[in-house]
Amino acid sequence: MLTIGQIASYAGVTVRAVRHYHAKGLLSEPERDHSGYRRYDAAAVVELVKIRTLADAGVPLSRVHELLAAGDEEFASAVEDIDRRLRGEIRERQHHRQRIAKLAAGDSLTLPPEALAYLDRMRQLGLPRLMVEAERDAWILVAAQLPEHMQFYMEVKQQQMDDPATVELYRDLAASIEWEADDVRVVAIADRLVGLLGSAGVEDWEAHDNEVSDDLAELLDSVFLDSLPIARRLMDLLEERGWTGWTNIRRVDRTVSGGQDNHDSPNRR
Amino acid sequence: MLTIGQIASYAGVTVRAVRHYHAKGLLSEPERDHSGYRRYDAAAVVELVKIRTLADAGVPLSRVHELLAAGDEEFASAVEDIDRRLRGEIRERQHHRQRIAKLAAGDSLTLPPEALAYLDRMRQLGLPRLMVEAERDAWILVAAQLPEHMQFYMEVKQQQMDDPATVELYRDLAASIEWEADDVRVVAIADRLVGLLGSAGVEDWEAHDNEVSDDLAELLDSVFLDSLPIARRLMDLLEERGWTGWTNIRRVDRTVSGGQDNHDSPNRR
DNA sequence: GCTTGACCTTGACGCAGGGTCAGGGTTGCA
DNA sequence: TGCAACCCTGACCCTGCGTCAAGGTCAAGC
Repeated sequence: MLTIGQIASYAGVTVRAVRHYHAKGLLSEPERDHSGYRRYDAAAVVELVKIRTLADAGVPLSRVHELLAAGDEEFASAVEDIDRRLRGEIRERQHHRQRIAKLAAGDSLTLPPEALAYLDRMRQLGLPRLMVEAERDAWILVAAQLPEHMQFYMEVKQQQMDDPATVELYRDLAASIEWEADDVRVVAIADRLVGLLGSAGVEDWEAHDNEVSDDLAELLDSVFLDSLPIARRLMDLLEERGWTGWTNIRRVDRTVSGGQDNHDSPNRR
Repeated sequence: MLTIGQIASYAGVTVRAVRHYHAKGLLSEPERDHSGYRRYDAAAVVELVKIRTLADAGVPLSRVHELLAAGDEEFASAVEDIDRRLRGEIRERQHHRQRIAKLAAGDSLTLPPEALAYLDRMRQLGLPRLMVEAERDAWILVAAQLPEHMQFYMEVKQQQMDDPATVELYRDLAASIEWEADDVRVVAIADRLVGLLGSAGVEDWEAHDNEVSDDLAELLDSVFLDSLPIARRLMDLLEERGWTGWTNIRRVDRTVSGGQDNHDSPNRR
C-alpha cells in the first residue's frame, strides 16, 4: 500500500495537489490506516495519472471529472470547447504582445503617434513644459473616448501651429499661468482669442465636434479651469463677447438667451 | 468633479476595478466629499487610462506601478520580461492544444499507441475484459514512469502473443480469477509458467529491466496480487521452483539463500 | 528509551483580477 | 415624498495549488 507522498511521486505531482484533487472530488478518498494516514492502491495511481494527463492538456479541474466519465461524443465536444478556449487565450496573448511591442517602440502610454508629434511641435515652439503636459493630459482623455477622431484633430492642431498669431497667443496663455485670477491682461487675451475665432478657416470641425459628449467637454473644461487661475475669468470675458464654453466653444445665440446653436469653433484644448 | 462611476466609464473599466486599483496602490485615493463619496479630477482619469493601457497589454497589476514610474531603460527591460512571459504562456497553450488534439484523436488518456495496439491484440485473442483492464492499468503505471521504454516493452509483449503456448497460459490465468486461493490447478499453471520462463528468447530485456525501480516493481506486483486471488499462492509456487518476484521475476540464487542475481526474465505484467 | 528527521494530518491564508452579494447611506428627479 | 440610481465598506467567490502552522507518526541510530 502507498502513502500520499508515494502516489504523488509516481504521478509526478505534489502531495498538496493530490489533497487538492480529493477536496475537489476528482480523486476519491482512500482508506485510512490506524493512524489516520491515507493508504492508496495502484488503481489510485492510475486515476491520478489520468487526472494529470487531462490537466496537462489544459483541461480545467472543474471539467476533469466530467471528462473522465464521458463517452466518446461528450469527450469530443468537450475537447472542442477546451480547444476553443485555448485558441482564444493564445489570441489574447498575441494581442498583448502587439500592444506592449508598440508601447516599447515609444508609442507613449496612451497617445497615437500624430498626437506625440503635435506635442513635440509645441515643445519645439518653446511652449513651456507645464502647458505641454496639460495638453497631453487633455488629449489622453480625448484619445480614450474618440480614438478614431484623433488624426483629424491633430491635423487641425498642426495647422494652428502654422499660424504665428495663434502660437503667440499660446505663449501668452502659457505665461498667464503665473497671473492672478483678476489680472487685467486677461482682457487683451480674450480680445485676441475672439479675433482668431472669427477668422477660423476649418469648416468640417463641426462633424467631429458633435462627437464630443457634453460630459467629456465638461471634463476637458475642468482640466483647463484647474490648470490656469485666469481660466474662469477668461471664459466669462468670452461669454461677454458672444462665445460660450471652451472645449466645445460656440457662438452664443443672440435671439434666445441661454440657447445653443452650432457654429463651428476652431479653438480646442 | 467626477464620481467613481464616471471615471470608470471614461476609462472603460468597472467601478469595482477602480476600487481594486486603489486597494493595490496603483491609483491614489482621491478626496472625499461631505458624504464620503470619492471625488476625482481629470488627472485621475488620465492615470486610470494609463493603468488600463498597461494592463490591456498584459502587464500584471503588480508591475504596473513600477512601469508607470520607470525611465526608458527600465521600461524597455520590463517590457522584455513581459513579452517573454507572454511568449511562454502562448507556447504553453500551444502544447496544451497539441495534447488535447492527441487525446481527441483517440490516444486514450495515458498510453502510447503501441500499448493500445497490444491491448487490442489481447482482446482479439479473446482474453477477458477484466484481464485486459488490469493489464492496461499496470501499463499506465509503467508508461508514467518509463515512457521511453514503452515501445520496447510492447514489441516484446507482441512477440509473446505470437506464441500459442503463452496465449494459452494467459487464458488459463484469466480463467483463474474465479478460483479460490487454494485451488489445486494453480500448481499446473506454475509449472507451465516455469517452462516458458526457461525457454525465453529475449536477451536484452535486462537493460530495460534495471530501469524498473524496486518501488515500481512492488507497485506492479500489488496490482497483480490485488486482481487475482491465486496470485499469492502462484508466487509462492514459483519461488519453490527457483523464481522470485513477479514484475521483476528473477532466478533465485541457489548458492546464497535469500540472495539476488541478474538472470533475465521475460515474463512481464 | 530518546532524539532526529522525514513523513503524515487538518486548517487556514495567499496569489491575480476582479465579480458579486449584503446591508447600508446619498442624490437627483418626478 | 418616493423611487431609481448612485455611492460606501466588508466579505466571500473563482483557479490551482504553495506555503505556513501546529501538531501526530514512523523508522533509524545512539
